[in-house]
Amino acid sequence: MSNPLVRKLENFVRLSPEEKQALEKIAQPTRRLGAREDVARDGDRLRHVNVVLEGWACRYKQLEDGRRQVISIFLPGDLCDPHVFVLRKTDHSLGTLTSVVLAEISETAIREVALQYPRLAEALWWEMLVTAAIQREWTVSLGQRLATERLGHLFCELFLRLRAVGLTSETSCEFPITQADLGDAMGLSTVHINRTLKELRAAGLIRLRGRQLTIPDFPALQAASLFDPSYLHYERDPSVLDDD
Amino acid sequence: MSNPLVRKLENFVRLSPEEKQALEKIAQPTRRLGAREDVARDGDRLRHVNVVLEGWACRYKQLEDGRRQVISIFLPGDLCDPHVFVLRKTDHSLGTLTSVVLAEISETAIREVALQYPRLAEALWWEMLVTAAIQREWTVSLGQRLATERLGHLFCELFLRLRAVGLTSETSCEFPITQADLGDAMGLSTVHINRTLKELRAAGLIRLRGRQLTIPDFPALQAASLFDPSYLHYERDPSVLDDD
DNA sequence: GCAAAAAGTTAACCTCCGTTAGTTCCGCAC
DNA sequence: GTGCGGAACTAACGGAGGTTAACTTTTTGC
Repeated sequence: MSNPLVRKLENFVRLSPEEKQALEKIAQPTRRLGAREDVARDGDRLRHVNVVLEGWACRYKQLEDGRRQVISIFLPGDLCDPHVFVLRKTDHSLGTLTSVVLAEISETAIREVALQYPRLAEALWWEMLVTAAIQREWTVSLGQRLATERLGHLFCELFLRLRAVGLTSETSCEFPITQADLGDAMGLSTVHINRTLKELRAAGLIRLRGRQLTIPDFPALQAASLFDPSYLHYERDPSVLDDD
Repeated sequence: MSNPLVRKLENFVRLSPEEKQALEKIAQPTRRLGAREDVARDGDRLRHVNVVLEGWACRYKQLEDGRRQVISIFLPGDLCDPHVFVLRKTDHSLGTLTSVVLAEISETAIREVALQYPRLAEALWWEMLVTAAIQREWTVSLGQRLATERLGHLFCELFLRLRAVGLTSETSCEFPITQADLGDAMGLSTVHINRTLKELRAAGLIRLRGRQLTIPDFPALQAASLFDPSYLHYERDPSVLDDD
């Protein structure tokens, strides 16, 4: 299967064979990690951009007293550290949720590709801005949505993001993370995550067993979670002719 | 007093007189709004970057049923919409909290300045990345911090951000927003904001009366709120010689 | 294939925060 | 000064979600 970064960016701009090739060349697997390992720690100086090729990772922050917040979830095709170029130290940690394969791209490699292929530069901008939009939507979820809405909203988001890189079937996808991690991401206790999952299952909105999530009726879950996908900005630029 | 955008960026890079002049030239006041007005609405197509010159503004999102989340607070010197260049529609609204003076900068003006002055381009990158870091920290606050910590943390953040543009005295600053807006930003009800303010006042951590906030003992408030300012990335680049 | 560890599940109790419904205070217009 | 409207403040009650402490199921290691 082709490179998930290529598949992801093609949701925004149409890429030529050379552009795809250039991207694939710099996004080759360079590092493999097990589940629950740290890629980088709060305060580290970063040397390259990490791209997830396989598995799930996350940004997180740990408070002095141990409380942990998962700030973002990274799926195959996601760039983890676009800030590497300007800021000297990270202000958060980067860890794996499952076992993960990463591409570590150097600053110069990214700069060169962006200079040579302006459309790739634009696509990378898009990726960065969508990441920011997702972060804003998480702010809304944590601030306003109830537990059921919050979880349902996350399922909708992750399903669409996985679909964008070809990792879903019609109604289901892998869902390999623990309820404890879900809790850290949603600002809820594990116990309450469990209660809420039970409720969503009872309402027939999801099935979740053994790392497999099924959303039998997406519009229903969407309505129950007040999910509006426009923040994902997945519509392809209409000014780019689509001729395959 | 000089331009707040210039003052803000100088917290990161040292700017030459020409660089300052170029920045000031494109960040001139072009629009004045009253309190509680919308600058742009969810779904709008944006044509320029808005920079706050005076007053406080915010990003917010309103759910179908009326619940409102303030996603970011913008102070003088802040850029509101760096995404204008790539994404076609906003996914959130932009509104004023107080009366506001804006500079509306066109895409081309920003591009030209960034091309001509690489150090300004870098400074604008920094500003964008710090904005993202602030967003991540809000995620942590909403997900993990209790009401007192959450409010205290916000006070610490806003005080430092205002100080970076010269809008504080030794221990106090203007604080012109209502408890209702504070609630929408912190994901708390107005009633609970009020209760929590009472508690912070009783603990001697803040004074807040008539749009004026005083933090008599910053380290004390910082400790009580688990506030670590490193995410604001305010240390100036040491590779840039500082010779005034 | 078995033991051990990790993850999922549930119940009882408690607390932080929301809701409702007020009252009080303050700024402003006239 | 008086009257008005918005913001600040308070009390009583209720509910969403946290905590503790189990028990069960699944996964992992050897």
